[in-house]
Amino acid sequence: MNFSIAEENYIKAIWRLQQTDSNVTTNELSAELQTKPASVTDMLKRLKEKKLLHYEPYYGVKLNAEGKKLALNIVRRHRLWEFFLVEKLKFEWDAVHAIAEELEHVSSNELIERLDHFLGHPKADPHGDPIPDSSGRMESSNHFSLHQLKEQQQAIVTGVGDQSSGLLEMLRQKKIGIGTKLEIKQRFLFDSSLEIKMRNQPLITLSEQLAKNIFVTLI
Amino acid sequence: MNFSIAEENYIKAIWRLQQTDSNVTTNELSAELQTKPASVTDMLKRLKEKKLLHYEPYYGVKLNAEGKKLALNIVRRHRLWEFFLVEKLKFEWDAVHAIAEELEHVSSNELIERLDHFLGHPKADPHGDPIPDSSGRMESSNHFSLHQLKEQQQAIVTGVGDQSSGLLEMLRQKKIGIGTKLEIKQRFLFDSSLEIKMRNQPLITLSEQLAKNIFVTLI
DNA sequence: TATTTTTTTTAGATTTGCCTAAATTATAAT
DNA sequence: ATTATAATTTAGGCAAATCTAAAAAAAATA
Repeated sequence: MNFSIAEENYIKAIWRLQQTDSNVTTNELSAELQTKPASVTDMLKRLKEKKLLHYEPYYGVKLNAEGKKLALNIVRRHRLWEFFLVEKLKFEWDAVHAIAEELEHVSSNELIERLDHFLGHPKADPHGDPIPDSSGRMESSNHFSLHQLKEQQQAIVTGVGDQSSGLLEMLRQKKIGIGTKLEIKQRFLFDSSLEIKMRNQPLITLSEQLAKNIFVTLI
Repeated sequence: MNFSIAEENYIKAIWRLQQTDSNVTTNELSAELQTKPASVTDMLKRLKEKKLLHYEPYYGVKLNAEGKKLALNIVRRHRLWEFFLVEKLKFEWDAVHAIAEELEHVSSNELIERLDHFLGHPKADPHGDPIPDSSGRMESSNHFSLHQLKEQQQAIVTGVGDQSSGLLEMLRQKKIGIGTKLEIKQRFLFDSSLEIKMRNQPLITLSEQLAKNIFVTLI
């Protein structure tokens, strides 16, 4: 089966939303994809026809096995291209998302297998997100949100919550990137902000919003 | 300005046909693009609106400066990706055309400049066709058709006339590829076929059709 | 529980890119 | 110079993917 770019983008968006909330609503999708809810309803009916998901009017949507397989394939393509762009073409890690959004829709499977081989079978993309293998298996990411950590804990940044240029620009300015080591110094209950310390840097404060969008592994 | 995949494919096809025949007809385009003439007329009207070409109803079409610039940009993207697929991903040179047809529509200019740099600024793609630079300049190909050579002349294969799998498959079977050295042994006036000799190979006969689709440089 | 608000779906329209069938124009042949 | 043929365009339609406005269903609230 072959799918349009729009269809692939819907499947990918449903998959992403499913990660935190197994039943996805029309409104969530419309926000994620920047379209109107009516358009989402249309597309869900078409994707149900194509047997990629379970959809009951008014009761949200859930990918079936076929849909998940397709989603993981698109995610694989996206993350491999991101790795290529940073590793080989020397793009900044915060500049590659938009380009990979286009590259991920190039349909040749052989292309992806050869690209994977050329890149040395990388396990994670430049944002720290794991790359599924060709059968859709993926190392369970041991990402935590920075926001979940307790005072005194130390961690290494491994990824970010979304690819918006606003977030990425902000991280760059605060000198936070993949691989950055940091320690939680203090949590403020009033607004859930955090104070963190990085080597050779002054103490800085991160808002709850920002901390929730920075992923780390403990050390 | 941003163009759809269909629009880009029309511009590229017009450019290709213009090479041999400066005024391109609706029927030629419909054959090249595998669509109906009526669809071509539709699209030509839209591309004229967008000021990419000169089009007078019933009198064919010609790219203007803007259209040529776009065409050369698409050709550049296509040929760089072909080079990448063969050189880095180790695809066979006759398997890359279809994939490059998709990759060429990825729109980032920075991507292409970085890819060009990564590949070492190649001058020609794996079929021997020259790669335009970022401002559309291109080494005038010193390709000759094998069909134009005289008896006793020696040449090296540098490219092929089209990317149809029929042609490429046939060349592979006859052990003719880029870089192959050969000598014209005899021309038959009756059917314009050629007898050629390659090192360590028996004499073989090529039809006029085939010879016209093999490009070479003299040695 | 009845009513209001929010969410979702339906109905009808639009754009792109294609199609078929019919009409028109240009070209070739008598 | 007419007529026949071939090429091209016009007219009207269709599917994909979107939209707005209105209707329907579900959830929240009084």
